[in-house]
Amino acid sequence: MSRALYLRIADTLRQRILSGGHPVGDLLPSENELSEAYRTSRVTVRKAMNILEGEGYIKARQGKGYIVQPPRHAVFTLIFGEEDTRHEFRCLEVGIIEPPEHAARSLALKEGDLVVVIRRILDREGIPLAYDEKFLPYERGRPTVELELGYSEFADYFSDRFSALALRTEMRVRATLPPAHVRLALGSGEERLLAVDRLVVSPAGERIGFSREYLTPEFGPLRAFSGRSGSAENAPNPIP
Amino acid sequence: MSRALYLRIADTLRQRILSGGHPVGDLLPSENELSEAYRTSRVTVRKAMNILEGEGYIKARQGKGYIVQPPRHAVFTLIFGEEDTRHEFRCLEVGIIEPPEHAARSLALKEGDLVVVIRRILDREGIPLAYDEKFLPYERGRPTVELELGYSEFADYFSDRFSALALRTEMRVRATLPPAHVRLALGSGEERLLAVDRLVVSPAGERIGFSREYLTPEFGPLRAFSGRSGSAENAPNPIP
DNA sequence: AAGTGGTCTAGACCACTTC
DNA sequence: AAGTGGTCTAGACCACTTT
Repeated sequence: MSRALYLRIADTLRQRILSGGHPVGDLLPSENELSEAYRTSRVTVRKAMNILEGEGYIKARQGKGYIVQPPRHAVFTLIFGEEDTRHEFRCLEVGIIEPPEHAARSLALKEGDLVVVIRRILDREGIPLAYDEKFLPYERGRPTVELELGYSEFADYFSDRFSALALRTEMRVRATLPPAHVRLALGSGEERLLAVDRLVVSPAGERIGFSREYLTPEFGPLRAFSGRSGSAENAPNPIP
Repeated sequence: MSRALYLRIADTLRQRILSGGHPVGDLLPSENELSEAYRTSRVTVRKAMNILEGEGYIKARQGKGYIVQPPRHAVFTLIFGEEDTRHEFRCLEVGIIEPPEHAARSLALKEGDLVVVIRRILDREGIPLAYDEKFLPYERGRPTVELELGYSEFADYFSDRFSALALRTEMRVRATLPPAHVRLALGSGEERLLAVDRLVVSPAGERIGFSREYLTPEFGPLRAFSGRSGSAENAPNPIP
């Protein structure tokens, strides 16, 4: 079983680009030239080009050709989820409260609105890694109790009302001094921790969930990576 | 000028998926059914499917069909670059030194190896936003002085030796107390700041550059976003 | 055996850029 | 006018999954 022709064409061109044979700004050979060179149809060549275009290496310009694109080293991918079997959550509080100021502002709440709150500690082998607060606008008659159980991702809280596929999440990362009750729960001193805020936005733009996590040094750094998206799998590597 | 047929097919199916008409795990109509329904060829339908697959909404399984995929709410995109005209850099130091411990470890240097160092302050309207340290393994005879001028991205430092397209960058974000010389330069107290480390790795796996930035509260939070990749362009990120 | 997606062909016409 | 990519057709054969 040999690799499909369109994949081999994409491999060859990608290699040529990565090794400098086609510098940024260069025009690749035209579809007609390539289909002759590989003795294949234009459709097959186009399939290879679509792959490279999707990987960001080239960009098609009608009437011109395929132009080698500069890399985007400022674009990073960051994985931050709650699916990790090595951790366990310890629930501190579930209730309906008046929102703290930061939650009210992030959720664009009006005076007098209430929120469902869930406060938890993330442990690994008895060591606290993070303090987790989630806030959801409270609506009378909506079920709330089952929220604390058996979900995997924050955005899945809302699958009863929204297609999870249509939700968007905005993240903000800061260094901040946690409030006293968080420091107490974490056994942390007067030092600033990494704080990760997440805001879940519905397709209509409503702010339907807010999450804040304070990460202890034991949690480790947030990791992200950039570049070489096409050739290999970028798994965050262990680095000193 | 009407929108191309394959785009209209993709639009329709995407909308059906987002609105819950095809829940996660569902099988979409087959290529044959769709090409009949739209009175078009299978090739055109496949083009629409390739788009949705690239956007992560569906996944093809040979012999089975196209299956609606669950969203990946844990995958975030983060923009962190150095191209921002509202900021200006103030250079503090350029030289060849014995590396500090963290740089030596990150670059996997041996005892006695030297590094080129560039230390700068990032200002906006006279207010320090960040302290920036970059370290590059020093090799005798390699030009170093021009490094401080006129680059845009860290990874472009290395374009004389590597195709910038082939480089990979790993990022780590922590809250940490900066060393004394950094606190002095920033006018910062004994508080922890957001620290962003970046390690540039060559195609061969060599660690060719290390950058550490300490971000003051005035810099603002790091922002990232997740979800709804297909429908709109997510770029709400005014980050330097 | 029947249905699905995966690969590929040999054309066609169009919109756009360059000369 | 010539060359480029953009869209589309009406087939073909293959590999795979399900019945």
